[in-house]
Amino acid sequence: MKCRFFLIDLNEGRSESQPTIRLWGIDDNGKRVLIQSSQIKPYFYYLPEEKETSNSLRERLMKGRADFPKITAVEVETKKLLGRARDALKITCSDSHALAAYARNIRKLLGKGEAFEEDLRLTVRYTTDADVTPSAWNECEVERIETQRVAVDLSFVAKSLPVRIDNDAVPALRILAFSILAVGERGSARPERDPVRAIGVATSQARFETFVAEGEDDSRLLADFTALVRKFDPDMIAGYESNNAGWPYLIERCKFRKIRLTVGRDGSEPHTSAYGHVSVSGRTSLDMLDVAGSMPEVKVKTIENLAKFLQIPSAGRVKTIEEFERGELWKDDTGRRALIQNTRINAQALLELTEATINYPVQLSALTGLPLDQVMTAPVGFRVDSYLIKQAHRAGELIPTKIEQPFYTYRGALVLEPKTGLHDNIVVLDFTSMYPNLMKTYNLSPDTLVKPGESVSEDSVFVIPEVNHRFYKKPDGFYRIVLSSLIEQRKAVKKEMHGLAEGSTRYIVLRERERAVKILTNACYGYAGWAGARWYAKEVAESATALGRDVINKTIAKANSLGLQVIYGDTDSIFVVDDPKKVKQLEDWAKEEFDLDIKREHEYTRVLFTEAQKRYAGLLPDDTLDIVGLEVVRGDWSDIARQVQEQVLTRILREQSAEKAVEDVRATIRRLRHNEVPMADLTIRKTLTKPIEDYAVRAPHVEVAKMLVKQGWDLTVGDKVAYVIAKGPGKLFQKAKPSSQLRAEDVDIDYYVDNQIKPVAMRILERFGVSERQLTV
DNA sequence: AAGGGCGCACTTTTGA
DNA sequence: TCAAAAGTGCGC
Repeated sequence: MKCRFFLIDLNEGRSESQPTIRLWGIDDNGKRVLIQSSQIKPYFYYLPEEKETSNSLRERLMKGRADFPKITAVEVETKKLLGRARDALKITCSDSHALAAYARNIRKLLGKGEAFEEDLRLTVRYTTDADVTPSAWNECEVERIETQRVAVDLSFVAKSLPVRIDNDAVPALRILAFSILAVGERGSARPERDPVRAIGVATSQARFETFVAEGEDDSRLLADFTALVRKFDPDMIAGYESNNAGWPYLIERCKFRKIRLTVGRDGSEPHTSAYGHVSVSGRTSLDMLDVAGSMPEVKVKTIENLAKFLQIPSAGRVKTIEEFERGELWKDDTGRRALIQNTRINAQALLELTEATINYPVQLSALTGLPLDQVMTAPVGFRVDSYLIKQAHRAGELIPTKIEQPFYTYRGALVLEPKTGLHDNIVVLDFTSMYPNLMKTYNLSPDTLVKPGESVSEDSVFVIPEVNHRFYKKPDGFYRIVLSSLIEQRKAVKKEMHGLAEGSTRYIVLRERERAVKILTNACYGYAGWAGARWYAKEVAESATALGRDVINKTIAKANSLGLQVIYGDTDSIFVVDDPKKVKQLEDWAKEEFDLDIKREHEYTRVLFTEAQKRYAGLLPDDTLDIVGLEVVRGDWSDIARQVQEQVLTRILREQSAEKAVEDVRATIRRLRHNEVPMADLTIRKTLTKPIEDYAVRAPHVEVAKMLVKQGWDLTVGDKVAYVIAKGPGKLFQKAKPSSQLRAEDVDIDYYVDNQIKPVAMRILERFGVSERQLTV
């Protein structure tokens, strides 16, 4: 019989005698299914030196075979290495965990040669070799079996390899969102000391549950939570910081209380796996903090800020209670109730956030082939890696093993010096997907790169300006194949979206797919220049930027010759004084000259440039401000500074009135001196980008981080440190205090006036003849 | 367990 | 006193 299923999770089976993949899904009747498949055996390739024939090599290997008892088969297979056909030994083993060591030892035995694909985990091997796709519909010939103690409706063994089928629908997933509350009396809560006080749970069947611990004993709560998960049997479990905080805390507490956190569909416990994501067998565990990573607009990633940004129903009710406030609140009943209530609302908001954002992760997972629980945790480079692995296998290419490579920098994009001051009627012209298109057009790829010194006929290669790398025009390189396909996919999706109602389910699915395709396409250039990439080729990235500079330079020259005045430009865009006819001429010329599309991206009725590159503010036709690069859009300035600068820009762009701007700034400074500005607006946040002990200088946020750690707070790389500058002598780093631990009267107002407000205001006002003295109150 | 790239502005610390 | 280095976060 056939089973059609939406693939939720896959993992390697454990107890079976042969390597087995377990596919967890939902079938087209809404039944939860488990399919066990043993069709794909672990293997790797050994590519000999070109001198040696594969068959003689095979014989030598067979002689030494006693040392490799887990080898079950050795075959000769023709594969491609950077586009060239080569005979390789395909060495199949009975145990996937033996591959890496075997590859090493076989290299020693057989002499010079190279191993490939020995570092692919069996689940990756499986999704690569079979045309089976996570977060998508697949079809498989199956036979029913009985399985004990597994939480599915139907259990099967696969009789064929599953294949992807054409169906865009995302089935109704049972989602469970949870939020845990743990409180440290002083400092961060610690699982070896502090119990889980409460867990809020919200499910997609509109059920809300809040478990509260009895006194110091959270045994019952942990057991109840486990039982609820098993009873509700979710397909997806969503949390916040659940990869790094939520699940690890629960796991530690359960260990301590000797309770088994059997939330997996096979009764297993969660564990940390690839990329640091937490895996729950048979389900998708999703950390909404990872999803928040795809929303750069939200600077401080709290559930509250995400809720507001996405305008979910609970947006008005969810409030951030900082970690440092919890200990105090927990001391009395009112505070406790507030904390527990907060935990409940967090869970509800998380459920809504998951429902509001899930389409993007689903599409990215289906596109890259990474399981849904991994795809948002995986760094961008690994998403591209995953996609390329699938495409390479399809093309018969050997997949390079991930190795540490030497790292080279190269020249990047061109940024023009802006024409300073106010300009009216400006249009921004963007080349669409410039780097991917250049990579495609000039066949930039590791397999088409001509080695230095190699002599080739001039007209068989593209010669890249400035850097003089050469790439064969034919055949199509790996990146050209991949990028053409991605660019085509995007066009197809866009075409399909056309005519669909904007709010419709299918439209949203397609919109998020288009977004996923676009982001993956644009990531390919950076990937090619990343030393960790399997298909790393500095020459490819370097050529893309060289071509980009060439394109922009020629475009500027053409614009000038057409009589278009160029105000500014960065990488793939130019800002010109709008003249629609001439702009159209430029567009046509670019299409003809480079086969690139120019899009009219923004129209500014007025735009302001200072001397700085990458920083400007424009007024859009609807009278809203578009602010780029300036402090207003930076997360490392106080709110008060950002507000002042935005106010100034508004006065300048809308009313062209420096006088009013000056008055506004003075008014703010007065408010500040009268202590009328709340502490929250004075807080400065900076991210810890490395372990505290690695810092070479005593920066304010690092010093504050040290203080907090001393007090018992956990701070790790990636955390934002919030501090306020206090009165007193010494360097700034000696005056910075945790924003939670400073009284309003101790704030160093002069610092905020002189080093926050005046600089950001003057950055703009300087151009309009305003002197700093005029701002002094 | 966890790096896509380079170009740029800007503040503060450091060290001569 | 001052230039260089360290550090952050942005643009594309």
